[in-house]
Amino acid sequence: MKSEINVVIVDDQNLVRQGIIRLFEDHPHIKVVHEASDGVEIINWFKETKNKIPVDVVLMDMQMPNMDGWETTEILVRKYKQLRIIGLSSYDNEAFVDRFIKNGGRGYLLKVQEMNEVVSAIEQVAELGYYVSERVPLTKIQDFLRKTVLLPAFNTSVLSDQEIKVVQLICQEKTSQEIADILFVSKKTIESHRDRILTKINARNMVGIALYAVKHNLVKFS
Amino acid sequence: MKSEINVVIVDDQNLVRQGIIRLFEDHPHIKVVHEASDGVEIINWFKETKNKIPVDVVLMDMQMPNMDGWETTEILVRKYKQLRIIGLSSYDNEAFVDRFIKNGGRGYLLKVQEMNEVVSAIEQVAELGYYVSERVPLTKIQDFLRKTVLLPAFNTSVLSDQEIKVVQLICQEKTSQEIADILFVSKKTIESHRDRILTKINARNMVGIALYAVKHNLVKFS
DNA sequence: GGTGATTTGAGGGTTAACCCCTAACTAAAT
DNA sequence: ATTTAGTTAGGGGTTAACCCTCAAATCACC
Repeated sequence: MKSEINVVIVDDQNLVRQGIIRLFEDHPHIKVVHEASDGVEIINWFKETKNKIPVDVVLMDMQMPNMDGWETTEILVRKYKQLRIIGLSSYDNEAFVDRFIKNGGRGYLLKVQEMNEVVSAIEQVAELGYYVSERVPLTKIQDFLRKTVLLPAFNTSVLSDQEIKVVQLICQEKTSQEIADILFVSKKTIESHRDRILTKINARNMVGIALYAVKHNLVKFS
Repeated sequence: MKSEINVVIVDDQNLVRQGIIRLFEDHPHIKVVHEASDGVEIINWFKETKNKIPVDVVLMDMQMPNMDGWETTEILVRKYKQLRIIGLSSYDNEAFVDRFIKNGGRGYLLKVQEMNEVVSAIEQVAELGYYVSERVPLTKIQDFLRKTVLLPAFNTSVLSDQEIKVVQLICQEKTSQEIADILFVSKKTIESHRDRILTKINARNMVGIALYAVKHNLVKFS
């Protein structure tokens, strides 16, 4: 007989959240102890309950308003290091998975997957501490899990931190001069960065950079 | 007592689809007669069954691989004019709603909504033929429903057709000269269009145009 | 039939983007 | 210990983007 697992679900979409909770009825050893509809809500709930209610696994949607799944995971894991969070998303974008694992996530599920896969993931994360889906680019994640155990910092994007900053400012329709002023460096430095970014992502101009930023979730959308 | 409504659900995300089906158990007058995971699948199902199975309402996800909800709706409505399709999406983007209604959709629901709202929508669409959610920009849709009955064609975006073409080519990292060559007009014309677009959408440069295009679904993503 | 939006196109100007090059310093990887 | 990647920065050049004005033809709307 399987031991009981206490699960918290975070998803802003009521339909999806309620549906998943209902589907858990077929798996009585998984107990949904709490549900929340965004990052801020779940962080506050953890603060309030302070380990009064045991939580084994958090099932967290990535795309949420106010505070998204990545940010929320980062904050929760920093505060509750033992917490095991499984990411849930519509997209199997590599950059999404990478960033989530980097932020402390233990597994990544897609909404196209079947309920029994979700249950396996939860069981595996509760038992072993991590879960790797077969639907998600494998080698990358396993590399990640290995390296995140061994190494503290690790770069996920082909772009460096500084380059990402430049990309984000470009997406705010800033000129090179303005970006230079914001980052306290020379305009020539920003131009170097821009040229380097264009080469790296194989783009022709700022439009290519902007669309790359969207594709790789480097900019937020309303 | 409520009369029975036959519903088909189209959503590529198994978790979401199964969850919603389960939630319908609380509403026994709604009978899920079929489920499909993408546009091609549901179109084939309709071809095969050819009115053998009665369908009152289709609940269709917008974001799907292979063939998305918009395209699928357009094709189904053209073939089965009496078909009442409710759109289901994560996004309350005006352009999304507009395009869906324009393609023949009868109502638009968000995944953040509660199950009882979904049920009301289905009931209303089955009875009256359309449903307008209070969570969705109202006036626009009602305008639309009114005008799509009266008028054949209708412009949805603030941008004109030609301007949208220019935007899409800009998003392919084309220069004004290249766009001019593609559209067989003068470079000066494209510059006029570009300047006009910048003013209309209140952007500073091409990056603003690119991000506007993404936000308003004028460009497709992998 | 006039009004407004669209499409087309031109003249002429400024500047930022784009495209080369080099180069020094740093930090991390092998 | 040497290579590789990143950050910094400059020199110098070309061109596309950006910004202004003007204007004619077309089209839909009232």
